[in-house]
Amino acid sequence: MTSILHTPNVNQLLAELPDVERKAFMADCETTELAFGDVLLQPTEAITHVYFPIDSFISLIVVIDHDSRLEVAMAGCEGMLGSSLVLDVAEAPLLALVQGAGSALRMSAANFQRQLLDSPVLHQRLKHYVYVVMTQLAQSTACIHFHKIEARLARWLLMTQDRACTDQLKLTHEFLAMMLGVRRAGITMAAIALQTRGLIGYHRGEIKILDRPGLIEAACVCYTEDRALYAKMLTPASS
Amino acid sequence: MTSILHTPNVNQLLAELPDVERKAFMADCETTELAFGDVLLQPTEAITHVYFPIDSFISLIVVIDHDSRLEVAMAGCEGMLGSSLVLDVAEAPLLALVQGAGSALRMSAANFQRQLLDSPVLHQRLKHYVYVVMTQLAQSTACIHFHKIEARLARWLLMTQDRACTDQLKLTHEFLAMMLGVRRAGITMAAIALQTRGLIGYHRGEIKILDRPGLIEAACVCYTEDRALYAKMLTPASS
DNA sequence: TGCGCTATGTGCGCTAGCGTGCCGAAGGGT
DNA sequence: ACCCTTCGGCACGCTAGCGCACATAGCGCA
Repeated sequence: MTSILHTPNVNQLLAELPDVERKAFMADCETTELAFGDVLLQPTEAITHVYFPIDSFISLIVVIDHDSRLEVAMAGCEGMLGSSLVLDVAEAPLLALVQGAGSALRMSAANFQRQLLDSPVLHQRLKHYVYVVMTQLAQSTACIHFHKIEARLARWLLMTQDRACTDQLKLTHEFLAMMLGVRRAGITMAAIALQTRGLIGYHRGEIKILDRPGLIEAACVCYTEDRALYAKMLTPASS
Repeated sequence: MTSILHTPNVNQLLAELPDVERKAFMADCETTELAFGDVLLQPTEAITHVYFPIDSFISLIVVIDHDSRLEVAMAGCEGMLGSSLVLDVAEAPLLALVQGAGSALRMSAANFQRQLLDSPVLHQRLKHYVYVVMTQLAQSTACIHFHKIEARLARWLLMTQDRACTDQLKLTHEFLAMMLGVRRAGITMAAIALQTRGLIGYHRGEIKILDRPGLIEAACVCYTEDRALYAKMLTPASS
């Protein structure tokens, strides 16, 4: 299993489209820069634009109340934000927070809906993407319930590395605690454990992945399963 | 908020279809009886039939390993089994277990896919249904993580009552423990608490809901929110 | 150079829930 | 009437993670 690290600088959902469809799609797109912390969608807010990250990535977060929030999905160069439009629903249930700064393609909701009608390959591919996200949501539910913080942290770091396309991540324990829905102290403990095992190194807001295979070992199988599902449904051969 | 209790004996997804579409749909359907404990789908298995419960209902369960399983969704007369076909995916990621015996409409996957093409209203409605399920999955993730067993149990009983269309449920603590992914002893404690408050009564495998409003109070908001979302997306006025 | 902010380390008492195992009670079958 | 299974109550010690609070240590900036 390799990381998504060395893929060309494109969005995977769009990369495999036939030339005609991709050209038509790009014509309606603009490139935009996303900054860390940007809120692209509030829960229940109407979707005005969809985003296809290139080297940025976005956290999708359930907000239960002010101090209970939990990241349930991520969208990076392998995914998109606004996929509920594929289901003809123009609102999103989750908070979308830019977690890795970078560029993304952006398109208005109206144009996107037109594209779905005009581009059968795209449409098919995005339906599969929605299926993948849905399945991952279900698996995550069990993962978050049964697995320990340390394994979840390892998984989260791997997922983030895949999307950030670098082994150097800018993250505080505080932020990680919010993503995983646990205490900061819990993250500190888990991070120390991973560091002691030589899997990561970190220092004041920067985490470096030192031993990716080891980290995969330390993570729950959920990481590997997620990857496998995505590959099965959205790799060239399969769509 | 009323329960789904007194709705006519039909599947809600199909009830609102225009006559032409419904007739065409019914022509490809058969009625079938589901027995408690039937496994309608194994994870990763190909979907051969879709089901629209009438007075039966089905639990959708994530299986992580032999002793870690967790119910993440339910399908009763408000829903269906096999909705991933709406996304052009002919397999399901979850274990589908009949949890309430009763009747359901059944259709082959091939016929169902044809119906989706022929019946735009149905198709639209089912896309919305998939959105609802997906959103509920995300909310459930947070619910299961943050909320206590007692509240989760209350929510689960309400959801089950809505689908079972009776206030008398046949359930053992053992079974509930499996659904919620906790110990039997944990269920016993929570059940005692709810009984002491006069909200439920139970006796050897039978649970009776005595005070529905009180139970809603005892449940986490997730119950109410789930209902609200479904109503918003799939009630006559909205589709 | 020193101030102050922010990130990390850590300790304390507490709770929810775990794994296990045992008991008694209720019912069904013969 | 009996046995035997199933179901529920409970108790034991244990762990993960909580809430809180405080101490330290890097780092930017004046």
